[in-house]
Amino acid sequence: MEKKQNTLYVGSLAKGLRLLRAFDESHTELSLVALAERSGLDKSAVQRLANTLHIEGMLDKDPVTRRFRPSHAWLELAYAYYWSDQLVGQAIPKLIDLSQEIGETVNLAELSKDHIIYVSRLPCQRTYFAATVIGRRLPALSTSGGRAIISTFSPEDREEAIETWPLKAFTPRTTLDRATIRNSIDEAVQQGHAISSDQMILSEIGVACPITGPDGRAFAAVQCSVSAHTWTRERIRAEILPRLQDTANAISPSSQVHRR
Amino acid sequence: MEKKQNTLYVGSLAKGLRLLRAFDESHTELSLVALAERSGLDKSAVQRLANTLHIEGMLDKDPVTRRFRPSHAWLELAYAYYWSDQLVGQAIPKLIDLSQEIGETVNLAELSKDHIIYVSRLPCQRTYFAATVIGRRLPALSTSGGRAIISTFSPEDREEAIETWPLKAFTPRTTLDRATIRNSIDEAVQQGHAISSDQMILSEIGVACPITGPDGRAFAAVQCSVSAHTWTRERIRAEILPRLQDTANAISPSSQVHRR
DNA sequence: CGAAGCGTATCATATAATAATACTTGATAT
DNA sequence: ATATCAAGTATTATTATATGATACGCTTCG
Repeated sequence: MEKKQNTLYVGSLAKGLRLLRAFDESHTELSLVALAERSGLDKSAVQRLANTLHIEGMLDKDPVTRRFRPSHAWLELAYAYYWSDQLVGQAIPKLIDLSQEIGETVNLAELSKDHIIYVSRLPCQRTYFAATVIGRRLPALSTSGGRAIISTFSPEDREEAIETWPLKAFTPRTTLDRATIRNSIDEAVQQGHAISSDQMILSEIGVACPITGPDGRAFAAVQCSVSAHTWTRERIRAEILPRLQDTANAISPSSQVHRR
Repeated sequence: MEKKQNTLYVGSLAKGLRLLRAFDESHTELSLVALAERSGLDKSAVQRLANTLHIEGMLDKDPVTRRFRPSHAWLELAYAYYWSDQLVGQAIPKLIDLSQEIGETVNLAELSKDHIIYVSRLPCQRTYFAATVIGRRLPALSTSGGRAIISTFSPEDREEAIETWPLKAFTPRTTLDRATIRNSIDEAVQQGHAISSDQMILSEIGVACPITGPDGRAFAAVQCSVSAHTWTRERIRAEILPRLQDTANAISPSSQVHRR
């Protein structure tokens, strides 16, 4: 057992967490052996750990198929998260106003290492399910929100992000060329907002403004996704951008302290 | 150590989970000793477990205050949950349509033991923060959604719920008298929907229709919250209810299998 | 009917978690 | 400045506790 050998590290707990993380969009319910395969733990360990998680209410178990599933407790954790995140509380009312004004889907994205994570989503039009689910984590470089955030970094940090942060192709048109991304971010530096097309879904245009901390560095973004069938970049700039910008500014904490 | 002494029960994992559950709306960041107090574990244990959770990315640690906070990973768990819940995927597009039509806050609530839990929320008007956060768990008897669900139970189950499920005063006007609640639920049995006022927040009216499984028994509800200042029960019944009912019916799985 | 796959149960062993203790740090007050 | 206190951090001997190999039982297929 080559564990992080540290007396302040509880291996069993870490293993249990790996079980939780074995579930994702394409693994929504898992059998005992499937859990073992995905977590890399052996059958006996999974048996004990999954049983514990079940007893503690963290995993539901289908009495007939014997498969495990995320339980409602996972949502309760999200509930606790929301109360702990200062930003969300301040942002929500303003985001609601914005979505009502423009009648399009509005998102709040926070920086999470080199990804962005959608913290709040207010869908206004029918969209893909994935576009409505909170907690989605996407490469920062591939999203308008991430680019807007990066655009507020110092030139050095910006360059490092552009050069080293991960990329992944989601559509045939997802930009994988870092030079092109650099142009997009440079544009965002000039204009104070980022626009991207076809990055996550084809015919989708994203526009985002950074939410900056007192130091001027952004740690989140307000983002709006619209269909390229009904919107052009010009119309977005004319009709959506001003309000989006106002909302982002209104949310940005100018003096008060916030979490990193 | 008087643990559930069972070789299939991993105590350390269970303890770690208790740490996660120590966070809620009024405990958004916790120090080491605060965690120890809230979890009932001793300082050394919390030190080890919290450290593990931190290393594994489940807890953020403020480098200056040394306090722990829920991390973005908690939202990723919610993300995984959403994909595993069949109902949400089917319901979301219809809920979006509904909220756009009526211009009021729409919620999807699922039954979770004797509580309901808000799984999806589409806020349309500014409201209290608590009314916008998913994962909120409320006594089923005190919500229109819960009463709508209970109204589909067999008379025996209904009675048991009314008599034994928990109640809690959230406002001075929260109904704590079970006879009154029985009347409300009986009404729901007759009419196919439940209406309640001032239960969670003063001057708030909730109206809900059950989402029933193939067996006719509900396991979720579509719910709409409006302000008593702008709405009367009559207007709600005339303008909101028909569409709410349609939406609930459209979501209800008639033949396909679903989670319990 | 036999085999295969999966979930469940048992148990001897030593690893890995424990809790007591002591050390470090930083804040507050004297 | 110095003392005091509370909270976080580090270390250690001890044994309780997690481990994983093995065996059993139940379905499902071919």
